[in-house]
Amino acid sequence: MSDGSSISSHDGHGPSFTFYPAIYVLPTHLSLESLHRVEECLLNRDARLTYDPSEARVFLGNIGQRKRAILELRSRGVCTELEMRSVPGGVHVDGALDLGTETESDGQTNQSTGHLKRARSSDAEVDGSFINSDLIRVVRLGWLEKCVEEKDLVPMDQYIIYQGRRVQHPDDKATKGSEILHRAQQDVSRPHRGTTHRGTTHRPPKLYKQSTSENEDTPPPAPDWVTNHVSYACMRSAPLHPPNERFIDQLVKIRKVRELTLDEIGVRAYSTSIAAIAAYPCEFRRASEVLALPGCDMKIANLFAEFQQSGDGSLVAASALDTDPVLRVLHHFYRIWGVGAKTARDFYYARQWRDLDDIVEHGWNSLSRVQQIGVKYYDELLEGIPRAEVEEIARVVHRHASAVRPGVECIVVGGYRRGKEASGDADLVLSHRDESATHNLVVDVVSSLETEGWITHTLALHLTTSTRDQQTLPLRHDTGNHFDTLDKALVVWQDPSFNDTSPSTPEKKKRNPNPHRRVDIIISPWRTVGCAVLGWSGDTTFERDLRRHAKKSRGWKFDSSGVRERTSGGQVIDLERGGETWQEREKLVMEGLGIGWRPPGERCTR
DNA sequence: TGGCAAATACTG
DNA sequence: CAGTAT
DNA sequence: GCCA
Repeated sequence: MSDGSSISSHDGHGPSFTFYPAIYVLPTHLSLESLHRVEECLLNRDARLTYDPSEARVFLGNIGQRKRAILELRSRGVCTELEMRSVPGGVHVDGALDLGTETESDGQTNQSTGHLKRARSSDAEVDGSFINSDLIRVVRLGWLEKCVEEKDLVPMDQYIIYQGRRVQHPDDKATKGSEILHRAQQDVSRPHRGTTHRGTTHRPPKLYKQSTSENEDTPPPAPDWVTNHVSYACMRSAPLHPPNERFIDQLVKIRKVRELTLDEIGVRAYSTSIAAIAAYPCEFRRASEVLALPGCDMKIANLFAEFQQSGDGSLVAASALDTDPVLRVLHHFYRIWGVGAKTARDFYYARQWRDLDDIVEHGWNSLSRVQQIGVKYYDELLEGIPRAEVEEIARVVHRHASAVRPGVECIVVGGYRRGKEASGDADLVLSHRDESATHNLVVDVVSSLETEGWITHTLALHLTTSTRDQQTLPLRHDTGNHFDTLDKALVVWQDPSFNDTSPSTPEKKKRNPNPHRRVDIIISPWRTVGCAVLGWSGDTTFERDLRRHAKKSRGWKFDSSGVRERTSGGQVIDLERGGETWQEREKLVMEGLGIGWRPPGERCTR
């Protein structure tokens, strides 16, 4: 690590912290810029930085009080007992478990010990006894500054605010215990690269760094939404393939694990983080860049550090999805249409099933009808639908819709509209400028398609406005009644036409080789078509934040069927009146909601 | 420390 | 009612 | 897991 180019990565004259234990920088009382500067400084000097408090042994921070230090540690789940003995000449404090009753003793107490050891530590042996121990230290930032100033390692002693030894969590719950155990097991099974066992600590990628220039380390200026702390995904542009896509893929896998383990809050948290990262316009180079994003904190920054230092860009927690035998099976079941996390777990734990064959063999009759369909077409429904085929499906649906309602419009929404190369399903919105034309439209379109053989199964029919309006209020069917969601049909689709090349056996019809597809047909009255299209075009987090933003900033309730006041009896807010086309109307809604317009290709929050 | 998007239809 | 889907 |  010390060849000619070490000059640049060491500023030409800095001490090396190579032999120091993992360092965690306490963000408290530090601006983001300062935090970044400190991190940069450490990285330049080969320090092992970590964002995982559980593996850090040096906590560097802009704090002065021991009480504060203990607080900082505890808030990060680091429980310690005071340990002063190994500080040369250190004040031996008994009754070590004082966690916060102290008021007068601060860093100064320990500093009285500083002179003694200074005599015997002026070189690499500095802090040696500490380095080879399992002690935890909270150290004032001044230590680093001093090291830089002296261009050499300086003993920590004068700067130690607190020193302790890890103890077991006093409130260690079963869940936490098993989590730790789980992590430990993962660590064992994890193929460690290289010679280290440093977990998620990371070093600067040497070769990479050395070949780059002086201001290599200055991260690109943060985008507006970072500096302004814009925390709504619907107010940022997130492209289909963002620069940090590989990291996002890993986080998405972790989120999937959270789904499978019924951790809804974890799912939401990861979704928020992912959405922010998906909007970030350049590749991260430092974990501190991650830290600056709204919705991302130490946990995510730490995962990025792991991502960066792992040779193959994989995260242990993400790999579990393919590695862990339980998660593998749960995931397998979860991908059956009609089976969610609860049912997948039920299949595994209660029924003791392990694959689709078990389901078919031992539980077929206990499945719901749609679950049977989901199992039957398991592989085909998981295949993505190429864009050309989505367009084809849309043409057919439009043709049938036009036959029953001339003048109807068919809008492809969903992943297709965001630009995805292959969609999980085809989402289509049907609308008509004549509102009366949308009544019973789903039913008419679906039966027409069924008759012609395009729809093989109807998984669900949601009939709300049409039937009810017509039954209860035939005279004013469309006036103001927006308290319901849209009519829709969730169907299984298959192109009925195929080459019957060998009519040699006329009795036996040849099996249709075309894959089964999932198609959603949504009906929207024209007056809210902008809302429908907006509500059906964004990724989940985009849509979630749309609603959150409408609520927080306007006191409105937004969904694909319209916008209304949150007050009881909520007045309908018509934001799209005046828009001639559905595109214009969607834009009016976005502007009216105060999020500004952005094309569907920039609503990819993952 | 509480909140996190949201409503509705359908199934067993 | 609990669970799933959009 | 993050934030107000």
